[in-house]
Amino acid sequence: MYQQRKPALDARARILKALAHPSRLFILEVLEAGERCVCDLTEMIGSDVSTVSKHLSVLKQAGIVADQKRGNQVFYQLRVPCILNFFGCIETVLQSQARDHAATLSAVG
Amino acid sequence: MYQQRKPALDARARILKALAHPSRLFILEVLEAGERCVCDLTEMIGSDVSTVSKHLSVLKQAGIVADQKRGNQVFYQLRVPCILNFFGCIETVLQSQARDHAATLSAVG
DNA sequence: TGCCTATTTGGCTATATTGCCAAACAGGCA
DNA sequence: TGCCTGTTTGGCAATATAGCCAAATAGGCA
Repeated sequence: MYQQRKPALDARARILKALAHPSRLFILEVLEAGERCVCDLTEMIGSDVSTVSKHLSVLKQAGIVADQKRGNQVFYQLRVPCILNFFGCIETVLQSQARDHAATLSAVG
Repeated sequence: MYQQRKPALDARARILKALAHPSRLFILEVLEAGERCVCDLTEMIGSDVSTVSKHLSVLKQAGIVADQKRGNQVFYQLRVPCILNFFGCIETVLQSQARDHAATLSAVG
């Protein structure tokens, strides 16, 4: 049962893992508005360039962004914009958590 | 820029991390059809019960599933079914990867 | 109470991820 | 060529994750 589904689920999990980091989510939000060079993203995020470069390579490996070298800069762009639709549902989860939290507080208080 | 968005992005990343494991994705697929006890899920997955229990607790912590004790069994159910809509887009990513891979092979061959 | 089943928790090891620094690499330009 | 800027890669330490076993906990029932 599980073994049969495992290859497909592994593939999905790999994509989700690539998404599951705040800096990488931020990169996606920025790229939604258009391509950016590594230097721009680095400045916006405020980590070391090498760190940002590694985050970008994770997203690229996962097939979520594509890179293009122009001059001595590398520009990244979203390959799969639908990724961002995703987050409607995630917000649902977060809101229901917030409700629960509020309920817990009022039950305790 | 990033610092301002960080709390929201952390929250999203937390949810995505909870999803990013093949056994946990499998659990969600099974629960889509209705609630299940830990013992059922354990048998389907084929790992140690303690491992499955820990996966369930990750999903519960993230607010994605809810548990309910009845007798000496614990039943888990999906709290946020929209999570599953998610995967349409992920499949898009995977398909575009498959296309790239095929293109690479034919370019090489 | 005592035993059985179902589940969770603690502890451990192996592995993966993150982020920094330093070094390597690549393109542009004098 | 030599230098500067932008980017990636290697290496390391800190932290997190995964999975197993063993032990603790909880409910049902004799």
